[in-house]
Amino acid sequence: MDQKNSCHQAKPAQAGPDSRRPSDCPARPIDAQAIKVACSNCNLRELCMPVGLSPEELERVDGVVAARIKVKRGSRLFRAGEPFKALFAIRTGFFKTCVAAADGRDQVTGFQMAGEIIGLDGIVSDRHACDAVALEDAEVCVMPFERIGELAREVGALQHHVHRIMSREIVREHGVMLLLGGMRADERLAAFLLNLMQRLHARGFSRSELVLRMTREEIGSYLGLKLETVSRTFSKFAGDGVIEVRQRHLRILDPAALHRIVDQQPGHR
Amino acid sequence: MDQKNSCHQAKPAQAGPDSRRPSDCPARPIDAQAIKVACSNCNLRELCMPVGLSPEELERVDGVVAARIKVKRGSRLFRAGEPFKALFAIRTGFFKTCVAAADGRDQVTGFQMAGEIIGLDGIVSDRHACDAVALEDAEVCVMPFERIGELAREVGALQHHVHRIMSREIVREHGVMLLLGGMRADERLAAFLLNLMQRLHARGFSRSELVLRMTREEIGSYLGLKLETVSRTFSKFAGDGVIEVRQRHLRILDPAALHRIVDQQPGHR
DNA sequence: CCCGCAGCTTGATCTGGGTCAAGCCCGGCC
DNA sequence: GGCCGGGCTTGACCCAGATCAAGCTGCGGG
Repeated sequence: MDQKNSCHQAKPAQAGPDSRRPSDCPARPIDAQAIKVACSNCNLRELCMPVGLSPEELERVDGVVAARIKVKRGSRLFRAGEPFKALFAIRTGFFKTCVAAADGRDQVTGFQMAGEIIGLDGIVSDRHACDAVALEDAEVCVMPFERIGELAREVGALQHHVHRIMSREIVREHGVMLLLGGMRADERLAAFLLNLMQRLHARGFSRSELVLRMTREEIGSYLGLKLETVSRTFSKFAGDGVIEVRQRHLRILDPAALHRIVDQQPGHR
Repeated sequence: MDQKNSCHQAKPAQAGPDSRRPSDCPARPIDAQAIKVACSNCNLRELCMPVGLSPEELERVDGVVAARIKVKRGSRLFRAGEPFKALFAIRTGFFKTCVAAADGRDQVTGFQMAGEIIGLDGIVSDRHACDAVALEDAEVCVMPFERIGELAREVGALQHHVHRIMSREIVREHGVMLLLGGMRADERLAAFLLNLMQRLHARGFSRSELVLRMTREEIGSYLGLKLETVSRTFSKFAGDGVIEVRQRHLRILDPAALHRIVDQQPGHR
């Protein structure tokens, strides 16, 4: 591992007045095999950018992808503070995004998988507002934001799709706020697992088995818990026969129980 | 008060498959005095929708505002589950937005003031995803989303502005996640106060005095704290000479102290 | 094959903030 | 003017989860 993916003890990356380095993931020249870049024959089409387009529109939308780049596990696709130029669609792999407070602590703001778009937070200030770290070797489509804008002006469906994607992110974050604001540890973890499973299932993976791409500490950061609590809660779920845990390999034995945990309303008020 | 603004003990408004009632804030026919609807001579122009446009563009953008409506204190501009048709720009007044979990608990996701846009979360599913409650009598500009889309296709600057607004909301929510995820009560409240002050100051209000539009309970919901904790923390700040509290009237005596509290890093890790 | 170490588990203890309870304050209404 | 009720404060106590600590485990590299 060339470089620790130490989002955790990160120093104020935010502060940098300008991007010192162009990230540890330079946009290497488009690989030879990446020439046939085309959304129109991408199997993630349904999940990702364009949807419900006429054939000729679809062809035009192919043009938003300027390149595909590979990102190695542990390296960053972009860092907070770097100039924002493009959105990225994940083709393969798994990312986390995290923000760093001035004082050094940081917070995982989300985990992203194939078909999802990252970089939206960079639009407002023309600088990325978080780090995007690959949790496994990944490949992403680079979509220059300029070009998205141009095309969206011509293809109404694309414009609406962009709005929908951003709106979806806002709604997702509402959900996280609900979770962080009022739920207890077991509820948070159950909600997290259900969400992961649902997204994986939408991508054709098993409804009952998954391999976590992130550490307990990263889960904890996302859920506002310490890693020990995440670990203990996993153990509790396992003890109750709700899941089976072996390292990062999970099996959901009783999804209904997880649902019950999430919308249990304990003594709450 | 005709109607309790009981976002708190709200029942699953979300669940409704269709909007039963059209909100308790019907879009009353445009008042006579509201005829001269025009962004071009609105003093919130800088904060709100259009920015940096040529005169003729500005004139066209005036067209996005279909109407202005008044919302009485305590009533809802929209509810979760209602069909989404328009974004709203706040002209005067103060709102909270809140989401309700299935089990009845709810969470304030934000407080919005003049010049800010609400309703963005409705785009993704064509239904509002939260409730917007006026915390004081308010007036909002109704901007049919359809129309925004059309105009954005023609006026590039407007398109970009819409993207920026949505991106800003995403970044704001990152900040809230940071706050909810890892900060302690006094840090949360200090950050909250600083944010409020900053936004009020941008609107020409005093940098040191403000009147809270929301209850302790609403602040607590937003910050993931109980109202007692909010109250105690206010008292602590007051005892330390950082602020002065009399009911909802606050005076910031030592803003620097608040900043210190926010990026103090206790033992935190 | 063994070593080293990052990641994970589990136990013991501590504590910030939640919970419960009792009153106070103040504005609106009769 | 007095009453009523929502909102706020404050105190006493408690508990979920943080913190501290001690291993364990399994993988990657020499």
